Amino acid sequence: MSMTEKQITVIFKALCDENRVKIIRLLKNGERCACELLDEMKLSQPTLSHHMKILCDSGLVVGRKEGKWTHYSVSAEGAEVAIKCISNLTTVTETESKCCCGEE
Amino acid sequence: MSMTEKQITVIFKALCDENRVKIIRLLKNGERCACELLDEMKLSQPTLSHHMKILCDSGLVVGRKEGKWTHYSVSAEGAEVAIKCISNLTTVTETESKCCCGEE
DNA sequence: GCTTCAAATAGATATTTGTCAATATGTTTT
DNA sequence: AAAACATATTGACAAATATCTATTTGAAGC
Repeated sequence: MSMTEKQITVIFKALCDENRVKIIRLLKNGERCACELLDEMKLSQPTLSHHMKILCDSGLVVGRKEGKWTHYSVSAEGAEVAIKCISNLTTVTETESKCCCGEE
Repeated sequence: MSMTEKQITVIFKALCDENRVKIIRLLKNGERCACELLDEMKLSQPTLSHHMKILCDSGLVVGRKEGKWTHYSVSAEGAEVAIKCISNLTTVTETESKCCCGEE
């Protein structure tokens, strides 16, 4: 249940690059194949491929291979994991308010 | 309401580095001053300062200055923005399933 | 005002990341 | 099997990032 810091960074690395955010926004309109994403993004084919790998590694996007084509779409499960992760990270479980500085 | 790709990357850059995730986890236990974080992290003071700036820029963490010290804590509002952001990005609004490849 | 302490900034450097051209892999069609 | 096409991998390079040491800023206490 508890993820390593490394695992968490892999999820959110997806959203650390403007082009990847743009790609996810394209996928909001439904499944797209790589060739279509390539048309819409101003990137070379290998660069797009690189970004799609990072997006898939994050779990936020899934690729469905069909013959020559790969169809990408947003993963609702991946999104849920990411949201739960942020929620977990940011829910404060105040134990004691001891401060190193000794004030208060 | 709609954020630029750049703005989104600023939020999630916070969670792209293992040390920053570790810092947020420390803040789960309540507010901490920089000196205490410095003790717990294996980083130089300037490096910690650098990470705290990125965390604050993301909105997930807020710094409260008090005399010489700066106290950091998780921002519930920032967390909510981040979650809404992921939710927005990943909620598919299927319009038409036209595919560039013409199959189906 | 001077000293002390906490945090930020500047400058330098090593590592990581994004990008592209070239090539490889794998699938479909002929 | 060969050709055509979609995608992935490799290798090179530029830009961004993480890190450190040294210095600066700013607040408290003497």
